[in-house]
Amino acid sequence: MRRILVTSALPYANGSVHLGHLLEHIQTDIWVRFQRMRGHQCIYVCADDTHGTATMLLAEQEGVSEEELIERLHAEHVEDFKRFHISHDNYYSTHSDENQHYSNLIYTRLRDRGYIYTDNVEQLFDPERKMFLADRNVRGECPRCGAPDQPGDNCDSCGATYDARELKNPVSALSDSTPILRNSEHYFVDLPKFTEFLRQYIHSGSQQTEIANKLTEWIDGGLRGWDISRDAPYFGFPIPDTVDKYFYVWMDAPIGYLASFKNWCTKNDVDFDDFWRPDSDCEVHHFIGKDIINFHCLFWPSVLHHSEFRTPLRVHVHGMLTMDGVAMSKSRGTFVLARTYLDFFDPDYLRYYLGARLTSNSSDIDFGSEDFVTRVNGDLVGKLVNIAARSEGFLAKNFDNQLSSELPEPELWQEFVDEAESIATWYEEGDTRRVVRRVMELADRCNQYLANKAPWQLIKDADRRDEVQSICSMGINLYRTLIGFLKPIVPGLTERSEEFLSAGPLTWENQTQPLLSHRLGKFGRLLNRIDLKTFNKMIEAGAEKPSTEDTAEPASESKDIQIDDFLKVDLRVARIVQAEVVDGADKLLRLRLDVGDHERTVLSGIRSAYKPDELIGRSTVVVANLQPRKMKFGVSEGMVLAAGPGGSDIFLLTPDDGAEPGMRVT
RNA sequence: GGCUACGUAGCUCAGCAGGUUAGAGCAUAGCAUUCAUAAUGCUAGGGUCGUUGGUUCAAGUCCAACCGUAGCUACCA
Repeated sequence: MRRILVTSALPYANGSVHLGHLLEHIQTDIWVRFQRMRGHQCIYVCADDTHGTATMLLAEQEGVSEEELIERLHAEHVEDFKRFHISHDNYYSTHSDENQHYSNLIYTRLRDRGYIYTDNVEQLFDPERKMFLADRNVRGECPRCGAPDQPGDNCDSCGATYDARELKNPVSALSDSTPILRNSEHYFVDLPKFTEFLRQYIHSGSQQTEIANKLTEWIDGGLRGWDISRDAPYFGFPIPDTVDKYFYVWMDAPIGYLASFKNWCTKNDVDFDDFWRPDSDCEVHHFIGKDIINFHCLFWPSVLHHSEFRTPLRVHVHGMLTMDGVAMSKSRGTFVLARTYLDFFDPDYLRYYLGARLTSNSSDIDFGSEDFVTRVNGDLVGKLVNIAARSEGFLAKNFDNQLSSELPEPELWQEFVDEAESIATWYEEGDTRRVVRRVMELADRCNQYLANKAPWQLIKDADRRDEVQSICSMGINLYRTLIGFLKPIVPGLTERSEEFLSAGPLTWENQTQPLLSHRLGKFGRLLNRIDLKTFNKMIEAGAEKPSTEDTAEPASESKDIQIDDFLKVDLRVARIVQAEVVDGADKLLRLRLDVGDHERTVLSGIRSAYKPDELIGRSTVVVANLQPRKMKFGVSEGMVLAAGPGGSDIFLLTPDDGAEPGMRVT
């Protein structure tokens, strides 16, 4: 028996559980349930991540203490996960005695071994709130492009990354006051000292290869010290032997895994050290999103290894969840909360759908509404549950729910049973998409079998009634194997099926032993079909009313633009090499432009003033960096410049002779 | 800019280590059937496997360049 400790990343205590969290917890839970089904000891712990400025500010905003806030959200989170059948053994909190104990222990061990140093850091300070400002709490003009109202780390407009101190005209997002620069002493973990250790660790197979590549890239770029302290006021643990210094939330968050597990160990009389001493032969697995691999694959193993703890055996990294192709967004309503989902759908639908899409790599997962409906109805209800429903009817009506004493097609049965090991391998690797695909192929085989045998014909022949019983017993047994294979993914459906089969809980062992001469329980509807309308209602229910702040136009202080704004427009000389009327359009011409190094197509609304022939060979000016526009008649890759009110009065700009295609206009 | 991943039928994707006419599901069309939650079974149409070179007896599958898409470029929580 393997002894395995599993974690999901800690949800932050400033909001509700949403589908993004659920992707991770469902992935983890599937893996955990699979391990338990195989007979291993598998302990699954998690916790709320409670510390940091965000919690502090939110509590203040709500007029409650931090403790009250995190307690309320903790209760909510526990409830939400439970309703999705997430089988945490312990869902704890980073604001706990155990966590403080381990945070201090790890810190002092690192310090005593010389892995902690201090340095002065100059940061923006809000004089009104009397606190240092995190990057996200400062806004100002981008130092590169001048875009207004940008956050302190990077520019949404031009993508530049910079230091918050470089922002022009910075404003504190907390008080609207002008921040000042102030020095403070910070505590750092000396990460560069761990470089060689990390290289080895990363190549020990501790994560997927693409993640290892990424990490190697970061390491090659040179590691820097990791700032683990924050100044008061801060909601967190004070750093031992300091005044007004607190552990940065990302320092104590992963330690929350230890704390939650320790808390569980105490209650269940398990030896914590069995799992966490450096030479432990137990397994530790973390499941995380790819946005936090630096914390889990660089900082965390370094810190553990150098403070006398074992390192995680494996970090399973998944991609991000998008909704119908776009990132989850509150204003679009695609930011679906767990409880909103539950108002409309059974949790097994989501578990099945995500299970059907998850693989062992870290690519993003798209939640497609139509895909969701199709898979649930087509796969789960139409194919799988259908097998039980169509077999059960005959048994109930004619045979008092009694299964036959032997299977009529042992080869087909064996074919199903033989899949158990490869399916187990895929579960182990986290490739549940493959599990689901194979199970559905087997479900197809089963429906084919029933269609070929046509028990509804045989039942009319009094001499062949026994055949009907064995055929349908075959159907039920095949169904039982398939639902057993899917048990870690759809626990609710499995439970209802187990009740109907009335032969106890399915395990990886017993699902490959057929039920013979057995009496079934009462059959009820196992799963309902869903429709797209309900999905859309869910989206509507989740959509936030756009707040007035978001819709208000940013106040334009001046109509004058900066030179930088003008330079953003890439104007180029272009020669029209081809021009033609666009079929079906009455205003457009399709122009083929030579812009120096390549040609591009521009659709231009100048047909009322120019004939194609008179344009060919002419030079003009084109906006070269305009985002391509998909139009009814094709994609337009730019805009040619012209003046005039329209109609026949449109006048194309032309450069003087000598200008060559591709020259930049400045 | 750099790095990483990806680019296969209308859509979502299989195709592991190179080997006969490139597969599945959904969608579309037709047929069958009626036991089942308008379910299931059979059949058909549809792809020059991003582009161009290269290695090889043989490439969707390996190599290179290019084009395109997405993500990352950390010390925000």
